[in-house]
Amino acid sequence: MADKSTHKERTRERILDEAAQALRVGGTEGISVGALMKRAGLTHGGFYAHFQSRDDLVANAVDRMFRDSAAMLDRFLGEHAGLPELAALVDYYLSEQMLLAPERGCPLPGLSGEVPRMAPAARTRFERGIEVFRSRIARVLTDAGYRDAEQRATSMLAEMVGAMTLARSMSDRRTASDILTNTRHALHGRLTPL
Amino acid sequence: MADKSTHKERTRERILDEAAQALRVGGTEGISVGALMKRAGLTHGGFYAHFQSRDDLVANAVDRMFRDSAAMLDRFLGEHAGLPELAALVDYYLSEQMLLAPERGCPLPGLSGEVPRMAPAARTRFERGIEVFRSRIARVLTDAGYRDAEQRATSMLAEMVGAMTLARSMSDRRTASDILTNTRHALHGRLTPL
DNA sequence: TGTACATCAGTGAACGCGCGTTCACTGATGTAC
DNA sequence: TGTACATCAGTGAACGCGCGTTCACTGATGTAC
Repeated sequence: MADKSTHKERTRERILDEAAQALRVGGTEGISVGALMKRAGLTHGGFYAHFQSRDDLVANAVDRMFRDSAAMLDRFLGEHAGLPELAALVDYYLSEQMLLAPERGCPLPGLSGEVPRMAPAARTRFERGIEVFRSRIARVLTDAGYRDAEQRATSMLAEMVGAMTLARSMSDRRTASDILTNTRHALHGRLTPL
Repeated sequence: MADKSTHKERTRERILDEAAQALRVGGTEGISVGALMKRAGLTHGGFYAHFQSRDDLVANAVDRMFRDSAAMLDRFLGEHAGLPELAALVDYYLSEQMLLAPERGCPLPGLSGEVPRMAPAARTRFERGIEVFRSRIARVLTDAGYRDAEQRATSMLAEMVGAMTLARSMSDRRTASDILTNTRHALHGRLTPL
């Protein structure tokens, strides 16, 4: 076999992938074990061969989501990333594409509100994910010479997350777009070279 | 009777008040009809004398939450409010007090993420609540002479909501406080008189 | 003022349903010889 | 190469439970006379 991973491992990944998508859209309570397994092309009973419990799945799905996010951060903020790369990340993060595809996007806008009531394992992983995101932005701002890099990074992340959350709340597409456009502009205005 | 409202009306208000608190903390799925009625000192069967269904309750509780928020906005942003009053609102919104009392605070940080999956009636009311908040900030900024008042208002609201959401996600109190402090400072920096 | 009665807010047993979880079983796969 | 067997990923019936909702009933309140 070209693929070293076993059949079971690949099945597990498939379940996790479906779970990560469903959770981003429907929240922690948004999908049942039965519905999830159906989406993965399996029956509900097999679930417990892969996960100890539903909580265990959620914790692992959170990890999975943030691994996807880390890949996105790597893509935009590589080794010598500067303000232009950060600006590009902002544009991507607050794009129409992200507005319309929550199932593949950042878990923060949809799920942050639920973190306080997540089971401990999932919550710990989620907090770590937030911290990674924040510190990678801070790193770029530090390298760009900002003295208040940490504060700016927190402020930027908060605005990005809040903006996408509010935009996705709006059923009117135009209103949602306006929120994204406004915040993209506002954030760009704060990324002027020193 | 001094109070013109009937006994039944007062009971309904009590249920709604408990529901609004529970929903802010636990989300739309965060409380059962039975548990809610128990909190209001009643038994579950009586619920349907006050509300058509659980969805009907949620929609009315959303209204109730935003009525509370509107009262807060009135308190800070009265007739001739300017930048100092807006700055005071920011400080209050991002205070330790609000961090620790989600059950009485703004519904946006905890519930915005769930709006896309709310039933239509609740969702409509929620969207209206967001728009009111945003436009009241915009109003102050317009009066203060900002040309880009609408954009600034959107940006500010997004950062406020995102910051509180992220802060409440953090189980470490210090980290949460830092997020609030950082964003308060960042927002104040954007409220300089023209 | 006292009695009879209507009203109706609230009670609590009961319902059907979907959930997470368990477990005895199936049947495809790959190894041993 | 062909047969016998062990392994184990996945199946599906069954469980107990909490949910939203219904409904016949209770008992306190206030009005009619």
